[in-house]
Amino acid sequence: MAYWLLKTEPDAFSLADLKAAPNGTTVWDGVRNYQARNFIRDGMKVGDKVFIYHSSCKVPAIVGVAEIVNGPYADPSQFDASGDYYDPKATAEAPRWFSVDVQYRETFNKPVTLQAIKADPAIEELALKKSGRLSVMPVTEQEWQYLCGIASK
DNA sequence: GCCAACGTTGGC
DNA sequence: GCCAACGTTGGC
Repeated sequence: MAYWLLKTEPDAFSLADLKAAPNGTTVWDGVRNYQARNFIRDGMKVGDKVFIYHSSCKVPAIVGVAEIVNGPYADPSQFDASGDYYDPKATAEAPRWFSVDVQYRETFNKPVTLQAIKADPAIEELALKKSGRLSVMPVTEQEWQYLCGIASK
């Protein structure tokens, strides 16, 4: 099993929205960055755990946990000509973008804020700290355990 | 295949 | 809303 971090803008789709969704499950679509795409397509497996991170908001933070319950599979939004994520170069035979289904697991009582992550010398290697713009990134088991520990304090 | 221009992300 | 960082595009 692997660990990941997924960013979302809570104004558009929050962890609370995921919790309230049917079965607490949603398709994680609209990722349009190749590095992020490669993590989804080549790395993600059913059963992997993911941190949900709220970005572009008052207090950017890791706010809880979800789990991958389906996929990866071709992101359906790339074929929707009327949608914002349409990609005219993508075909069913050669899809360009990929999705997984994620299911709600947990909301942290104490979210791990970006401020705390940046200030913590023990979290030197977390990708969130280094490459701020990536929307899908791997998390090591050590980082996962450490961050869960902070969130439960 | 280089690189300048451009667009997007996301913290502040 | 500003702007730095950085990914993508397209001319050459």
